[in-house]
Amino acid sequence: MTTVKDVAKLAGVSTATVSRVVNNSGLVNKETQSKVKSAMQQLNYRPNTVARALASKKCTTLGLVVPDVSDPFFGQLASSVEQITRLTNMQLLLSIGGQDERSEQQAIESLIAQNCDTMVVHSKKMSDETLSSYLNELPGLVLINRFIAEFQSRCIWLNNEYGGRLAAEYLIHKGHKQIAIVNSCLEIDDPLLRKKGFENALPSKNFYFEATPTFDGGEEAANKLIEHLDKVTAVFAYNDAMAVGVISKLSEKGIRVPEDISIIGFDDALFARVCQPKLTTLKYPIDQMAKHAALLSLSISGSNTEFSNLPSEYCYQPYLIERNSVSLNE
Amino acid sequence: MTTVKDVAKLAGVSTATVSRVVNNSGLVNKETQSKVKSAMQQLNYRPNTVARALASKKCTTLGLVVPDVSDPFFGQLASSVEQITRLTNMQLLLSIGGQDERSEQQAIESLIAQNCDTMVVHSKKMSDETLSSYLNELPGLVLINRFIAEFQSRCIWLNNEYGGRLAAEYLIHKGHKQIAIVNSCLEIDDPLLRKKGFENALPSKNFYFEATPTFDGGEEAANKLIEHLDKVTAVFAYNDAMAVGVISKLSEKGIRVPEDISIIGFDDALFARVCQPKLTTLKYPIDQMAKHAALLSLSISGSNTEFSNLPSEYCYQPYLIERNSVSLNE
DNA sequence: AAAATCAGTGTAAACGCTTACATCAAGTAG
DNA sequence: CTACTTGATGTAAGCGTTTACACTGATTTT
Repeated sequence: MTTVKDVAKLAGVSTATVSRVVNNSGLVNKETQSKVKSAMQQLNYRPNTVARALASKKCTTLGLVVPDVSDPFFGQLASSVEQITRLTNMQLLLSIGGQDERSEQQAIESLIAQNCDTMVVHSKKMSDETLSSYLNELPGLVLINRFIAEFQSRCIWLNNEYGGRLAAEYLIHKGHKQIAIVNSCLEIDDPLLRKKGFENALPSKNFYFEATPTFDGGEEAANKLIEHLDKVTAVFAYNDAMAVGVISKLSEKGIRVPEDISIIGFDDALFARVCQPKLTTLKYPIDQMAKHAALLSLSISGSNTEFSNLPSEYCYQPYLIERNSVSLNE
Repeated sequence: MTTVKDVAKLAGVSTATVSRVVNNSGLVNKETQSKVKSAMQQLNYRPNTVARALASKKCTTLGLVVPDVSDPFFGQLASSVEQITRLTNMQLLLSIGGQDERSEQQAIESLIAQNCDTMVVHSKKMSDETLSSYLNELPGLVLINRFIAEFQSRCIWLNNEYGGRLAAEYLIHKGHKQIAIVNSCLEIDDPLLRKKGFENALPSKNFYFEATPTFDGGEEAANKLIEHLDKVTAVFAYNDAMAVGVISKLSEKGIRVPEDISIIGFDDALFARVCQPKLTTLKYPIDQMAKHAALLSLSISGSNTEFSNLPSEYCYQPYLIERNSVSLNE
């Protein structure tokens, strides 16, 4: 490994000068500069980011905590954050938070140990209290898909309630009145808020099912739903994975979407375009949100000066993507 | 930020002793030990991994290069690698290699700059030469989904040709003789090898279409396929995404799978279970492969001693997953 | 009783870099 | 001609750790 010293020796200057040309900070004569540069080339010198971070007390990594990268939703989120880190010459440190409070904490702790002072975290299991204490300790920590009033300016979140309302309004507009909600059974706010938004717009008694927010969960819910098919013309699914599960199970039983029953999803994930029929769904603009979160974190922790015109709105609105899974009900 | 010095002062010992208890290396009296530990607790001390790495010249990060984490295939790969890093108390550094040689190189370079001496890389665009020079420079670099004979013991790859053969044999077994291959148009070995394996087992003239290995590519290929439908009873798709694209387009046109035409995929990705009908496909055991690659890299670079019983086989075999997209052709 | 061993601890030099400060020559102002 | 700038560079002290080595006092060996 070649170090500043090697370069300095070859170029016949001090390490300080080498450092100056590497960072192009301070004044350095053109000639010296090119001497140093050619020395760097000859030796194939690569500044050691770790040492650099230690000495300058500036961190060059951005930490990301998500529950599971194998889930395409978080894959998309990670990918968006990575685009920002690449743009700003930072490195992405990925920590998986998993499904319980303890692992989420460990994920954050390991980022702290890495000296990471800018991070975006997606946490659903940690209590507001623990999370708040981290927010207090780490000024560069930004929350995504979560809202804590006290730290409003460091949260990027989705208006879930509005999403529920949009779904209801759309189904009403399409002439549906008897609707089943297929919701997530996870103990987080999102399903509750979506349900609330939905029911505010359509207060009649709806059928209600809960299951895990996955394809299998959708199939499971569909099994229960089947018994009430005569009383239901449409279903509002918690997310696209569940929606596709429902469709799949129904079509196994010979029930066609949207001819026999309509369905609307949430997320606009990969699934949505890939299934038959293509899914009408609510867009969760996670890519924009993730980029915003990353830039916000960078700008708070002072690592980014270039991209300072951030969106002023921290609460994102889902919007309708109309495809073929909802039909008109006369 | 509290440092060893703070802890040392509070505990009334030297920094060396603190370091010894943190790493529990060397001998230290039980009493001193507990004094130090309680000091650490009081101060909420967290060893700085960066400084640690610098001083000890041991690296605690594992670098991963993949083209795109938003693709669930690579999401799965990343997730598997992360499981290993968590098990071994390392951190995952994620670099996106994108779709061209230059970005792939930059991804590796940025990992080197991070002082990362153990890494697994998925590269399809870099030439054997550049890749070899990196392999020479970085003993801890392990290749996944690529084979370079000279560095055989640092490659984890899939037997694509065998996969092609399996597909052919299965379709033959199901009575199919007139088959279309819907292949990837990317200039990498994988599609060529799968085709070769397929054609070796089924040498009759097959229809052949190429497109991007995505859902859209599958739809595109299906459009061409439709004209030859009378001469084809089954299709072998390069991957599940394409397979689903084909199914989707065909079903739009009222052609049913597997009643009117059979289809077999590759990967056993998320899609495979989610589409209608569920896809018969060839399993790409990427999760095992990824874990193997990560452990291999760790054990080469000496960062892992615990998990040393690695599989001896570096070439993985795809295998058949039978679902409902292939019917018997009489 | 002197020598050797050993557990337990401290001292200080690294690791590869940044940066405040000092230095110095040359140019400019008075 | 002195005094002050200013551009260009070097010196050396850190950043938070680890670790080779040295030291001490106690216990064991001869």
